[in-house]
Amino acid sequence: MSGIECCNGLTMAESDLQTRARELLRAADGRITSARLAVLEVLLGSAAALSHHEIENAIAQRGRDVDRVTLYRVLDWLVERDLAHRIASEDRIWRFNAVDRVQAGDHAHFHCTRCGQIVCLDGPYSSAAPALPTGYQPERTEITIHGRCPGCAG
Amino acid sequence: MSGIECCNGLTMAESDLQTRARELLRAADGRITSARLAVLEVLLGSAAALSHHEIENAIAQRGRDVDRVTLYRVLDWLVERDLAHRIASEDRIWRFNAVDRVQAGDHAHFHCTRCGQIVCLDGPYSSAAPALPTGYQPERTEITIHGRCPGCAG
DNA sequence: TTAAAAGATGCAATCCAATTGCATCTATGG
DNA sequence: CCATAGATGCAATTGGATTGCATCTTTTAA
Ligand SMILES: [Mn+2]
Ligand SMILES: [Mn+2]
Ligand SMILES: [Zn+2]
Ligand SMILES: [Zn+2]
Repeated sequence: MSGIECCNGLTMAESDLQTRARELLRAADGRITSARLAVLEVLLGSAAALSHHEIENAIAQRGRDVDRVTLYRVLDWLVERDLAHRIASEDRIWRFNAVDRVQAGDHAHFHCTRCGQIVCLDGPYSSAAPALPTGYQPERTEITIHGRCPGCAG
Repeated sequence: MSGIECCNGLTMAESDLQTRARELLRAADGRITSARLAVLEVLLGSAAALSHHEIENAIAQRGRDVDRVTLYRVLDWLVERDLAHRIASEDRIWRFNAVDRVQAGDHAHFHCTRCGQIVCLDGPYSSAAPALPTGYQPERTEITIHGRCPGCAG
């Protein structure tokens, strides 16, 4: 099976990724360019959040080419349009994934302390945080679980 | 009152900060240098976690001078020796505070979305995170509450 | 079908936090 | 006071990310 695992457990062939990417870009208002298509296809095809370099490599593997700066700008644009999701981590590298693959809105993340991989966790979460000092106004709680991913455990 | 608010609500004069910094350095095994004293004093005097630049400025204000690279190395050393605590955030800038001021071990953080300030939250916390996919082994949960600090609210 | 206009891209230069190499200096034990 | 392990200062460098600007492409409307 050469398909790529999707959020609903089904698989999505590469041609379907292309179709889906184009659909999503058409729905967003903005131009449908080859750079945006290439980047969004890569993101749609990955369960883990991808770094700039990982996306660049994935695009190259598919025989396409996107300038580094264009890639940064495409990613910014996708995030602005809520087509992608940007995650910060301790290694100071931004990682991105397609919003189409993850739960809408806030969600928790898992970070592998060995390989650095980050995945979004679907499902509800809550936290029992210590009481805030007087005057602090909470807006949003971020939860990251650090540990070992399946490939790095054992 | 010219003292600096400390974790227990009391105030600590600058001379006391110097004394405390020297005590802590003596307890750790390593040389007691003016750079380490200057940095640790600044960290002990701040409730908020401080960036490299903020520490540099605070040291300069006290009429002292520490080379940028030395400051990085002192901070690394303090973290290694568990005298300081390093926090990553979305702006890709490390922030530090004195371990002496915060709860030992894991604790939650508050991040102000307006001024960027980060403070450590004392007290127990727990999270109800979504179930992890098969094979993922959790080790530690990180919680950051984003919102407005007292100065930025209202 | 074509011509503008708005928008996207490529390239070079730049920014900025952080790191590294290396010569020099200094805190500490003897 | 000396010897030396260890710390520091300075210059150069790294690496992710950003900016300026000329050029190219997508889209819209004539
Ligand atoms: Mn996510
Ligand atoms: Mn903390
Ligand atoms: Zn891993
Ligand atoms: Zn604030």
